[in-house]
Amino acid sequence: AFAWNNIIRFHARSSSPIKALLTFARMRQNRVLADHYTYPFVLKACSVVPRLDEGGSVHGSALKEGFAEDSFVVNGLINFYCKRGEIASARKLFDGSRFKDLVSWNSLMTGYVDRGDASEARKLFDAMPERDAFSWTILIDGYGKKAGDVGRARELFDEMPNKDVACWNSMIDGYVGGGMIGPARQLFDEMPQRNVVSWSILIHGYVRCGYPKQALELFQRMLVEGIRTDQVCAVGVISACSQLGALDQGRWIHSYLKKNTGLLDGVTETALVDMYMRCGDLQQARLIFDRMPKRSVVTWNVSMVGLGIHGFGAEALELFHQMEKGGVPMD
RNA sequence: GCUCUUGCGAAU
Repeated sequence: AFAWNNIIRFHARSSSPIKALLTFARMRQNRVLADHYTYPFVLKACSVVPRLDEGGSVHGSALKEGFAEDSFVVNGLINFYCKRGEIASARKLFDGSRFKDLVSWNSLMTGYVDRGDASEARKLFDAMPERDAFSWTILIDGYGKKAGDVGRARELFDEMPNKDVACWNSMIDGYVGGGMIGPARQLFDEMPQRNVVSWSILIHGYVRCGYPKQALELFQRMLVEGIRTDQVCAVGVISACSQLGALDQGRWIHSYLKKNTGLLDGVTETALVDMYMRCGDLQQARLIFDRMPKRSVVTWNVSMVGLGIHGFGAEALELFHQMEKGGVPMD
């Protein structure tokens, strides 16, 4: 089962998680018994593909094979139902389980938080026998970013005993979500440790609040401090460049992404197309667009809007027809 | 034995 698990895990995290399910099916055809590593991977694949309806039968076979008492499998199931919005099913599993651990509580809390129900999450938080940093951060994020109640989020944040980076990040992002870039910055300056997520949150915050110059300054400081950029951070920087019309800085980050393998993906390339369009370098935008292996509906949109901005209505329409002809993967 | 489920940031 070990080899099968690894293949399933690989596919579950890949861009085509359906292959995880196909592998799972082949595993069963070969009469290989699943173990308690297998199901969490399969369930993860089921939850990232919302269209897929295999979850129910996976649930059934997990029970049939005697995993009803296995916390990894049960927690995987709770998480699966939460992710597809079936909170009642998740709750039923949770209530019926005799082996609730921290992960079970945290998973269900996340389910409520994701649907904006911070008060139900709070009930769980108050009722749970012990809490870890995850529990606190889930609820801070639930009150702050997800429900827009930054005051409650801050109360929790101040109460929290051993603050880790993620909870600081959540709190900062709560302020950013409420458009409060000042308090966000203050907290950012106060925090003892920052990771690339912290920087990204604030960079995106400045961009969203219309301060692209501050975003770029922050990015410069980040590089000076030796933090490596990732895709999410890069997208913030690219957005700042397109807001500013800063073609030179945009080109710089583009070449940086090319030099570092693994940083160019569909999202960053789309952001680059958008940036080059808005900065007026239509050739470069076109070049990236043509070379992209997969174009999402957003890629097509930014290209058409970009052409429109520069008065190429006919070309935009032509692009629209191309898109219709080729078909776009829905997400 | 190796594989371990839950929390924070992205493009129109």
